[in-house]
Amino acid sequence: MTNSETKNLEETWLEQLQENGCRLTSPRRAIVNILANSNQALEAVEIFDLSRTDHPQLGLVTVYRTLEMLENLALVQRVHQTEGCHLYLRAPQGHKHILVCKECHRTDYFSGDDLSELIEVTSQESGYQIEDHWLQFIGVCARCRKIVPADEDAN
Amino acid sequence: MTNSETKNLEETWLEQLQENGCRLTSPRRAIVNILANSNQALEAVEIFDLSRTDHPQLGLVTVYRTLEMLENLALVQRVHQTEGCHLYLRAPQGHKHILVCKECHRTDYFSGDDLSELIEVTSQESGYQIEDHWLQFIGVCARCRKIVPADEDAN
DNA sequence: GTGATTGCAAAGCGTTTGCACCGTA
DNA sequence: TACGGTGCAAACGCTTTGCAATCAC
Repeated sequence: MTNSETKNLEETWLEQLQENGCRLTSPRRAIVNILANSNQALEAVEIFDLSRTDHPQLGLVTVYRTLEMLENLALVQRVHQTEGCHLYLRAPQGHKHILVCKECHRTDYFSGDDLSELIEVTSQESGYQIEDHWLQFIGVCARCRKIVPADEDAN
Repeated sequence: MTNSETKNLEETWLEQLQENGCRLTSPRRAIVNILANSNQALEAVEIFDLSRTDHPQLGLVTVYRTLEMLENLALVQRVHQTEGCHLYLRAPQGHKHILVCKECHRTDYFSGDDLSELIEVTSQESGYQIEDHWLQFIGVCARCRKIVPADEDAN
């Protein structure tokens, strides 16, 4: 993702917030800045810490409230982990399938598998009305395996 | 799953616990009884409540400690949810792909998709060393959609 | 100016830990 | 009998709520 695309993403989020009747405040701008520009799934506290660079008097409460808002607008999604609970990640645009690094929580997206037929068949066989699906791969990214320099492709 | 198969599952768990140096106590038997015989993903508190029928003086702490044990032995797995955190479910035997009911947390398994090729390709393209995968469908089961009687196929 | 938003403090909830008593092997 | 297991109480960490001060519109 290039810098200009990232910039647009951040601006898009702010516009979307405004369109939904939310005021653009300094704490919100700081949080959006962090989340829209990170390709890592982050804990609420991590978002808090990172956002305090822009807005030092930020409260953790505001982070939770803003996350809830962004999640409702589908700009942010939760990523679940094998251990512990969930992290927050900017929502993929059009993608559904994510790749999560166990160590640094970096995430990437992949495609290449169309599940619609499987969903159709499974739905008929099981009697479930399938409303959502997750396909998530868990592993260790190239950087954490030290096969690329630590500063390459920084987010 | 027939009753005799279920019975065997419960006995298998108890044997496995014993083989791993764990004592077979009354609280453990009660918890194993509930989990091995349920096809629902359950919260820790739900397991606690259900197990108290067999062993009324059970403490919630023991539930957590037993769950940790069963998880380590891969007899129980966590199921993640869109909202909130995780539930506990008897681990599927050989299956990997689960179907979870949003309403009652009943789970079933499905097959029909071999992800190994996709994992291979994704691994090469992304540089991730992929160690695990989740394919989870979320929907509403037949019973909750009221298209089968509530007492049919009870667990 | 007005009502949404903020941050503090405190409460809430699920989970873990310390410890003395108990029960399996 | 010995030591793993138990349950109570308390601590813990993450998240939510109440409220008065603040700030975007």
